Parts: sequence; C-alpha cells; structure tokens
Amino acid sequence: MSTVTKTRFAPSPTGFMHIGNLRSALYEYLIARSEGGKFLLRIEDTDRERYVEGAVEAIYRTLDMCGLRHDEGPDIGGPNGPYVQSERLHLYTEYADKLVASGHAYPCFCSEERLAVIRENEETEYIGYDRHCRDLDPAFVAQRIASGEPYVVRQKMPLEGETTFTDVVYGTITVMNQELEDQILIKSDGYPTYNFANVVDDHLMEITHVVRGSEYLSSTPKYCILYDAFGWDIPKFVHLPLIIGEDGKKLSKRHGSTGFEELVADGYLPEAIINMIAFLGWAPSEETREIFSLAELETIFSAKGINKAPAVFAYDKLNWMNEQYIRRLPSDRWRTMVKDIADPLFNEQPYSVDMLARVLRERVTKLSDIPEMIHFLTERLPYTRELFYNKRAKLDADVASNILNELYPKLEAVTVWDEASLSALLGQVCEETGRKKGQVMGALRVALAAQRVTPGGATETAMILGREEALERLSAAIKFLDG
RNA sequence: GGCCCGUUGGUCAAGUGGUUAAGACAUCGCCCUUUCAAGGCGGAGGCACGAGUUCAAUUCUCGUACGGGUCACCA
Repeated sequence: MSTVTKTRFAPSPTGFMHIGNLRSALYEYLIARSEGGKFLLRIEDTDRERYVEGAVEAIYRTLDMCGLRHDEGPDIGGPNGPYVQSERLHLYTEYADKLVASGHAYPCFCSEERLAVIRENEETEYIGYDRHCRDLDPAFVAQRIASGEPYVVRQKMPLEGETTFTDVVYGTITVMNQELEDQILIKSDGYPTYNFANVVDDHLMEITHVVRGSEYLSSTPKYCILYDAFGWDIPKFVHLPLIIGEDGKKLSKRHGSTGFEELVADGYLPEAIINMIAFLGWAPSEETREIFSLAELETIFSAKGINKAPAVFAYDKLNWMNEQYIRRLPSDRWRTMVKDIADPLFNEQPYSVDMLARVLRERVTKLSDIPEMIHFLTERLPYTRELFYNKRAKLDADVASNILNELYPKLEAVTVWDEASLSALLGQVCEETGRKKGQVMGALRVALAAQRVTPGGATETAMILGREEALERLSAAIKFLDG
C-alpha cells in the first residue's frame, strides 16, 4: 500500500450536489491535505437508471467554486485512470471472475420475481437472499451461462465466524458473518454494484483512507471480506456522522435548501458554506474560533476531532457565518457583488454604489436579501403621516413638516453633494435650531425613504440617491405633509 | 423487527475519575446610536435515566429510554 495518504471523492451523477456529499468531499480533501497527501475524484456512474444529465458538470462546478482541487480525476487524468466507473467495466468483470474462480463468489440466476417472493415470506434461513444458487453444479452453471441466461454474481459470505474492523471515527466494530447477505457484485446488465466497485477501485487507485457517510458502516464488513478474498490490504475507514435536519430526520428538501448550488442561489457564499459544514460533526480542540478559511482548515483539520453523533444542519448558524464572510470580503469584491445585484434594479437611475455597498455590508445576511432591502431606493413609496411618528425622537408629521421645510432650501443650496458637507450641514441645523439630531435626521430619512426602517441613515440615504432624486423626494414629502 | 452506531443547554460543540463543565449560533437584557443593523457588556439555559466500580463519577462498566443508520440487480 502506498505510504502517502490518498483519499477520494466518489459521487454518483444522480442529481445536484447535496450538502452531505459536499461535506464528504470536504473531509476527504482535508484529510488528504492535512497529511500532505493526494485527493482524487472518481465518478461512480454504475447505475444507468438514475443517471442525471448535467450532474457531472454540477460536481465539477461545485468543487471548483469551493476550492476543492483534486490531484487526479476524469478531467485531468492521473496514474490510476480511468476515473469514471463506466469506463472500467472490464476490470470489474475480470476481478469478479477471479472471485468466482477462487470460490468467493458465484453466479446467480434467480429472477427478480423470485427474489421478491423471498422478500415476502420471511422464513428464509439466511439474511436477505436465500443463497439458492450458491452451490450449483459448475457444469450446470457453465451451461446456463453459455445458453445466454442472464445472471448476477454474488459474494459468497462465510457461514460462520465474525468480522472485525476498526474505523477511525467509530472505533472497533464486530459483526457475525451470519448477518451478512450474499450481496450482488455484478448486476445482470454487466455493471458492478457500488458494493463491489468501491472495493476494486479503492484498491486499484491506492486509496489509503476510505472516507464516506456512516450509512456505509453496516456494509463495511462485507467489503473487508472482499479485500481479504483478494488478499488486499484493508484501508483505513473514516465514516462520517450524518447531517440531519432540525427535526432530527435525514436532511431533505423540506428542511430548506440542501443543494450546494441552491444555497449559492439563495445568497450564501461558498466560503461560508464550506466553513459551516466543516464544523458540522467536527471541531478543533485547541481553539474556540469558528471562522476558518479552507487554507486554514487544511492545516488544523484532524480526523481525530470528528464526532460520532449525527449533526443538525442549522440555518441560523449558516446565516451568521455568511454575515461574517460578507463583512470580511475585500471592499472591491463586495462592491462588485452589490453592483451586480443593484444595477439592474436601479436601471437608469443614478445612485452611489459605494455608499450602498457600505450601508449594506453590516446588514445583509445573504445576497438574496438585497433586492427587498433596497426596493425603497428604486421606487418612491407612498407616504403616510404615521410614518413620521417617532416617540423617542419626539417626532410627528407636524414637526417633520417644519423641519423639512427648513431643511429644503439649505439642502438645495448644497453644491458638493458629499458625505462631509451633508453631515456638516445637518449638524449645523441641529445646533442652530436646538433640535435633537434624531429628530432632524429621522424626519429627513423618512422623507427620503418613505419607510420606517432603512439600511443606513439620513445622510447615507441622501448620498445613495444623489442630489436630484433626494431633493425631489424631499419636496414630495413636504407636499404630502403640507397638503 | 434483526444487526450496527449514537446521546454534554434549543442547535453546533470543548473537556475531565475530583473543573465555577470552555466557546459559538439562537434567545433575553443593557450600552452605543441617525431608524435598523453591526459592535461591546451581561443573563438565562446542559453532562438522557437507573444500577455498578471507586474515597470520588459527566467522564469507566452494564442495563433502560430515546434517536439515527442499515437490511435493493441505489449509491
């Protein structure tokens, strides 16, 4: 076995990239990187019925967006290719033949109908399949195969004894061999099952750490028997606790977005998603910090810190993580994000992207919140007198009318419409009139926004809107209050 | 149901045979304040239960309960 740590991400192209899959990919990547090893990508497309067009592309896109670079894979090749299982069919039949020859597997001719019947009456002596074809006469078998009769290849499980293996996360696990079914290795269509292909490929590709979801824990003994039958070294197993929804059930559609690209479309940053799932079922023991970049995770990650219990995927925490990442984004990148979303909404209307980005930065949870938050800027909302009422600032429609009337000519006189002059002017007004800042600012802000709650205050809103629009809105507000 | 696995506040979690049992999210309060946020400070809230081992168990063992996984020609 190779001494260099090597892990693999082996998704099947059956749909979008689920958060659980991405978490597996992340841990596989981190285990490899943290030990200076290799990380490879393998496509497990042995189920032709569940194949989904475009799923492979989604896998590449996701890995790329998350920064999970692989060292070997279908797109970049490598020493152990091909990396797509449907291109390795001859290997599986070759290895299955060896198993049959050595007495570790056997052809089975049972029809699906017969299997269904067995499943119905639970009186069988064995677990699952009743081993009907396990000891057929070899000559008879050869004859039936020659005649073209369809068959599958099944693993011949030991009838007694027990199998023990050690998992990095779950420790030592032992099961009675009687509990193991003679599982199918090669399907009647000639394709291998996952149960067979994963063993052959992981060995051939020199995978040292088999990392996967804990749903595979119970079939791992069968894989161990397979490795033994071939005389292969058994790799280290790292089974990951499941990710579940807030109701304790397996994470699914009804819990919200569970696909990576779906979350991105919802306005979550890939970096935040990665950080979030890294901390689902794992935590560094030395530090209490929870914001880590992928590069930082690569150095601090250790399989030792992986928990055994299923973890709930909490959107609350994801939201917080996303806010943290938004705040840490380089200004120009954040500005571009805001601009891309705001431009089409403002359309021809001029506005200050810089001020908008600044104001939004501390207030946005996810990008998709933005349109609603800035709607009042692109649309003049109707005023109501109640809007101007604010108990704490001792403000109401009448007071607001006075303030705005005083303010209008002064604002109109402002030639340089920038933050410094605006706040200087407004501060001066407060001083001269003896009014509370909250009163003046509040009146102006509501006049500009026609909305009680806004991202940013009066001066910021005036800046975003620009001189012309701001003055027009102010004048409209006065007209409303006085009319 | 059989087999396997798990159980530290609502959630993610650190940790130990003797600790005031970290920290984060959420929640509540206060401060700050140009609304709302952000930020700062503080509060409430926990070792599932029962035995056993031990001078001492959250920590070790066994049961119970609860939860999850798995029992496919799917992965």
